[in-house]
Amino acid sequence: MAEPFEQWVDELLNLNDEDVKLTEKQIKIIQAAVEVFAEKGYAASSTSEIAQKAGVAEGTIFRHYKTKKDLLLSIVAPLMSKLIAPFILKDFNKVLDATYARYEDFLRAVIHNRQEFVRKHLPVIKILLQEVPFHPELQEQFKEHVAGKVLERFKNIVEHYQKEGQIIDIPPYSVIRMTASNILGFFITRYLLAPDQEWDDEREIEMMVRFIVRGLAPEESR
Amino acid sequence: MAEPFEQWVDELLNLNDEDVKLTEKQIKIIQAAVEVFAEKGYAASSTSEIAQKAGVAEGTIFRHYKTKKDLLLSIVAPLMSKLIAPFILKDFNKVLDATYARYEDFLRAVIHNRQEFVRKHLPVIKILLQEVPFHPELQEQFKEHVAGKVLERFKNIVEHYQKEGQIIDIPPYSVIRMTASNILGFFITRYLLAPDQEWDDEREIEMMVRFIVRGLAPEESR
DNA sequence: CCATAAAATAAGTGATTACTCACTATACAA
DNA sequence: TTGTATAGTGAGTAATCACTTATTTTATGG
Repeated sequence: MAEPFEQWVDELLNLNDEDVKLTEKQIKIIQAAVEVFAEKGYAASSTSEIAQKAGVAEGTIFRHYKTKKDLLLSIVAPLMSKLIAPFILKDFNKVLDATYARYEDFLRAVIHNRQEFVRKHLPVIKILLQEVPFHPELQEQFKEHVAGKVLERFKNIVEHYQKEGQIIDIPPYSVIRMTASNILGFFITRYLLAPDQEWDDEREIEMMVRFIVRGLAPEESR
Repeated sequence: MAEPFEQWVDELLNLNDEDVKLTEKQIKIIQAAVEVFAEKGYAASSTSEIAQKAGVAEGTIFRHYKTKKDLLLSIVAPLMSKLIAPFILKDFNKVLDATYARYEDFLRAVIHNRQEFVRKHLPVIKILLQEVPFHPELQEQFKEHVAGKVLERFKNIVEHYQKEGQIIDIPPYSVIRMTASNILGFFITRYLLAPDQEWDDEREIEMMVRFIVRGLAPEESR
């Protein structure tokens, strides 16, 4: 995290374009909470430790967040929207506008775009992944955003390339799963399992794109 | 879980071939612990709730397990060995004995074998996935078993098929990641994300195998 | 039936938990 | 300066935590 933390928080919490302002101590609380939650998990983190790490009285936390869970949600919920934002933006119709003539061009664009995002918000993503299974509110958000919007959008895109004969004619959701499994598998390996290994990202991505595209290519009729 | 629970526990904990015996209450403790851990996560689970659900006094738990963490490890640790067992068994050399002539035959065998396992031990697998990030002991076991043994073994297998010209000549670890991403992605979608959806497993597996094999096929020179 | 050990229990233990509340400090407009 | 709202504090709260211990129940073999 080389960039100023305040800016990072602003961006994540979507506050720079609203009239809401965070005090200095509030920022320190969020910063400390992210650290502690990411390290020990939500349930094993104590508000006293967060307060201590933030250099703040424990009561101050509850001035701004009604409960400990409130603190968690205020960190993690905005990430969910941002995580899937690019799939919902209007200019994502580039795909259908044939800006990405080939499925592999589309793939490269998505991968690079989301890699930037993952690198920037890694600790919060970690928290999100860990806590979703235990918090129904987060599960609903996930269902609504990811299952609801992204899947539908992605399905249209896949069907577009299927009509063009670039992708084999199998259920779109299977295509999505195969594509997403590889991209997420790469990110997880790259940033969670073996982040210290030396990585040639571009080469790895190219191999992956080739793998996906050829795996999804229709049978050659000749 | 249709089968008798005691048998399931015996099999998991590897106790049927040793002279260690579990009392009736011990089995109930493990059963309750698996349920509670899987539902709320280790840190958010209390020994009192486990005891209550097991129909046992809280002290009984600590008769058999020194600490709460001890209880967790006694459930989760043996799973890790079992999870990767087939990759270490001697008869896994079938591959190198050319029992599986093609990579896709090998894939099908692995997928079916591990699907059985996943279905049977789903709750404990859930616990394992959730807790590994927070317990160094589990991380070390994972590193030693998975990274150490399975990866090495798998690498040999991949190189075998590469020499035969069935798999494109790229780093074996990339081949492994692409293969594993898809298999795990399928299992996670199948059993965790959308277990209630109707699944045609065989069809889905065949599509996946086709995808992997064609994605990894060498360039056609003609 | 008795003796002995293991199993199980109920009632604690101090420590820690998330959260409250009465109070003080600070900022800013009138 | 004074008034008012917000930010921040820290001592306190009851509840719950993992774990202990003294005692009782159960199982087992002779």
